[in-house]
Amino acid sequence: MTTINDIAKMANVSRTTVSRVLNNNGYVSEDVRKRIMQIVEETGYIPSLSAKSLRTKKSGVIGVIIPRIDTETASRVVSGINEVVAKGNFQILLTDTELDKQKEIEYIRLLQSRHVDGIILLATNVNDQLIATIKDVELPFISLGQDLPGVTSILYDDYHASVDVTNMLLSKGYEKVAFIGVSEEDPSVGRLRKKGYVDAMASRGYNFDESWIETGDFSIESGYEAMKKIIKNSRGELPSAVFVVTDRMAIGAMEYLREQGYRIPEDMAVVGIGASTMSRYVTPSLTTVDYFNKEAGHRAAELLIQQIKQKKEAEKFVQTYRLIKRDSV
Amino acid sequence: MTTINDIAKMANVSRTTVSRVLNNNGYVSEDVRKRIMQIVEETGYIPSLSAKSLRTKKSGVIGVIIPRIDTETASRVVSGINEVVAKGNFQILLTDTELDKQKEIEYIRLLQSRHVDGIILLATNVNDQLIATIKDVELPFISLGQDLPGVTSILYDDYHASVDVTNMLLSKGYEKVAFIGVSEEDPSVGRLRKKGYVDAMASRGYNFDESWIETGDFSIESGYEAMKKIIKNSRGELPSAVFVVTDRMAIGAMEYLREQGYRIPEDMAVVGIGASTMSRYVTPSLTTVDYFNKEAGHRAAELLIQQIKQKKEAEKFVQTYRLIKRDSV
DNA sequence: CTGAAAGCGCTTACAG
DNA sequence: CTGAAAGCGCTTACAG
Repeated sequence: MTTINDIAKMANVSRTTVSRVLNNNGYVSEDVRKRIMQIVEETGYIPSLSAKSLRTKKSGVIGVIIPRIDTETASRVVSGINEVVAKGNFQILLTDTELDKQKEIEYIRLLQSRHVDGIILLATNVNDQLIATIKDVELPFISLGQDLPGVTSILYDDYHASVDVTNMLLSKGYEKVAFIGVSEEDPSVGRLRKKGYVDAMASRGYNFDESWIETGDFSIESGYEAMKKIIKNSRGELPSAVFVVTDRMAIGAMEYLREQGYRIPEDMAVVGIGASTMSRYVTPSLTTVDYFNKEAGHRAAELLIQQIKQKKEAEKFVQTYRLIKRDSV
Repeated sequence: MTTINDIAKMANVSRTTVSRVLNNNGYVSEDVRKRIMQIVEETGYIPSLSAKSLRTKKSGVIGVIIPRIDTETASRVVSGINEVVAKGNFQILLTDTELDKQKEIEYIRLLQSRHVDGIILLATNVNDQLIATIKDVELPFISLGQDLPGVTSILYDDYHASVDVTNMLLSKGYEKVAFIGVSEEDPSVGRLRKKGYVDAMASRGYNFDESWIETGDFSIESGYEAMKKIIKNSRGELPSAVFVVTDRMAIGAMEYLREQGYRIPEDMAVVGIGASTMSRYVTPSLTTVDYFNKEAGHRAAELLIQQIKQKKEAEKFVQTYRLIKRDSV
C-alpha cells in the first residue's frame, strides 16, 4: 500500500507538506502542490482514515442503532439521516439490534470504541441500564422516537396523534372503538399511543370494554391475531372501529376482517399509524398518520452534526404529524 | 479518555500485558489477568479500534454500497448481510448512492480509505469506469445483483425468471403479453429481464407489438404512467396481460387499471417481480417472483467473510427464485 | 509469564 | 513556504 511517506519521497518533499496539500491547509507553493497532486493521481494513493482518525480524534463516521433495518419506518429514517450526513462527508456505521434490548447497550459501547463522532439511537424501550449506559457516553448523542432523560431527543407526537385519531373516529360516529397496541415496555408506541386512546375515549365519556384492547408485536400476523381475539371475545358488543398503532398490524387486522366477511369500513373502520406505502395501495386504502420519518431522520442528523461541532445542552423536539384520511374509515 | 497506558499504570504492568489479556492471547498469570479485568471494569475502559485497526490492518468493518436504503429489496439485503456479519463481529459501514452512478465509484474509494475489510456492492449499472475502479481494489469485493467481470458476483436468475413468468402467462392463455421494464443501462433488471420476455414470446411464436413495451424508473408512479401509455398506444390491440419487472411498478400499473375500470385479471393480468410485502396485501394479490433477497444478503456476507480470511478466485453464483402465483393472474 | 521497543500512517505545533 | 520531531493508542516480534 502506498502511504504518505511514499508520496513524500516521490515528490521530494516531507510528508508534512504532502499532508498540507491533501488537507488544503497551510501554505504550499503552487509548484509543489501540482507536483504532489500529480503523483497522488498517478499512484492512486488513498490516505488512511484510520491513521488520520487516530491522530485527530475525529472519524467522520456516525453510528446509528436501529431495531430492524428491514422495516419501512427504520429504512426511511436511515435514508433521511444519510441524506444529511453524506452532505457533511460523514458515513453511517449501521448496527441493527434485531430487537434485542441487550444489543442496544452493547452497540453503544461498540460505537464508542470505533470512535464514531456521534450516535443516533432508535430505541424500542427505555430501561435503567440503557439510561445508565448512555449517561457515560461522552459523544454527541441523539435519541429518535423515545424520550431519553438527559439526552437530546426527537419525538413523534404519539400522544396527540393518538388522541386525534380516536376523536376523529368518535366524531364520525364510531362510538365503539377497539384498540390494538404493543407492549408498554415501549414508552412511545406502547404507552403513549394507548394513553391517547384511553384519554380521548374517557374525556368524551365513552366506555370501552377491556376485551376491545389487544396487543401485538409489530408484525402483520400479530395484527391479524389481535383482531381475531377482539372479534372472538366481544360477544354481542362488537366494536365498530379499530385503532391500530402501526400500519403493519392494521393491515393484518384488515386481512382478518376481510377473511371473515366484514366490510371495511361499513362493519368496522380501521386506522393505522405510519403512512406506509402499503397503506395507500391496500383496498380499501388505509386511514393513517404520517409521522414524516425521513424528516425526523434529517432533523436527527442535523442536530447531531451541530452537536459534533459544538457541544450543547440536551433538548427535546417534537415532530409534527398529519392525519391522512382514506377509505378505511 | 482512558487508554491502555492508563490501565497499565493502574495495574502496575506494561501495556503489553494489558493488550494480552484484552485480546486473550499469550500467557498471562491468573492473578494479573484478574487485576487487569477489574480495573477495566471499574474504569469502563473502551479500547480504541482506530488504533488497533491502524496497527493490525484489519478494521472489522465491511462496506456496503446500495442504490437506496428506503427500498424493500435493499433493506432486506442489508438485513441479510447484517445478520451474518454481526455474528462474525463485523459492522456495516453503509453508503447510499441515491441512484447516482458517480457515487458508486466515489464510495468504493472512500471505503478503501476507511480501511474496511471488504466491500459488497449492489450496483444498478455496469460501465467501464466502474469496472476499472473495481479492478484496482485490492480488498475482498462482492457484487450482488449484477455480473461484474473479474469480481465474485451473486446473481439473481433474471433471465430464467423472466422466461418463466412469460411462459406461465402464455400457458394460461394470455397471448398478448405487454411488458414494463427499466433502462437497459441496468444489465440485470433492464436487459436480462427484457430478454427473457422477448425470447419466451418469440420461441413460442407469439408476436408482440412494440407499443406494448414501456419503460419505468422503478417508482410506483412510473409503473402507473407506463401502463397508461400502453393502454393509450395500443388502439384496438389491447394486451391481455402485463409483465412488470418490479413489484412497485406493477402496483402502479394496477392502480391505473383500477382507476380506468379494468378488472384484474379478467381484463388484464398483472405480474411483478420481488415478492414485496405489498404484493401480498394488495387487491387482487399480485403474482410475483420471490428472489430471496435476504438469503442473497446472507450469501454475499458469507462469501465476503470467507474471502477476508482467505483470498480466492472470482466466482459467480446464481440464486434460486420462486414464482408465487396469486390472484392477479 | 512479562516488558521495552519499534512501528502502523497520519497531523500539528514549532522552528526556520 | 517547508521540514524534523513528537505523538495519537494500539500490537507484536524479540528478549529475558
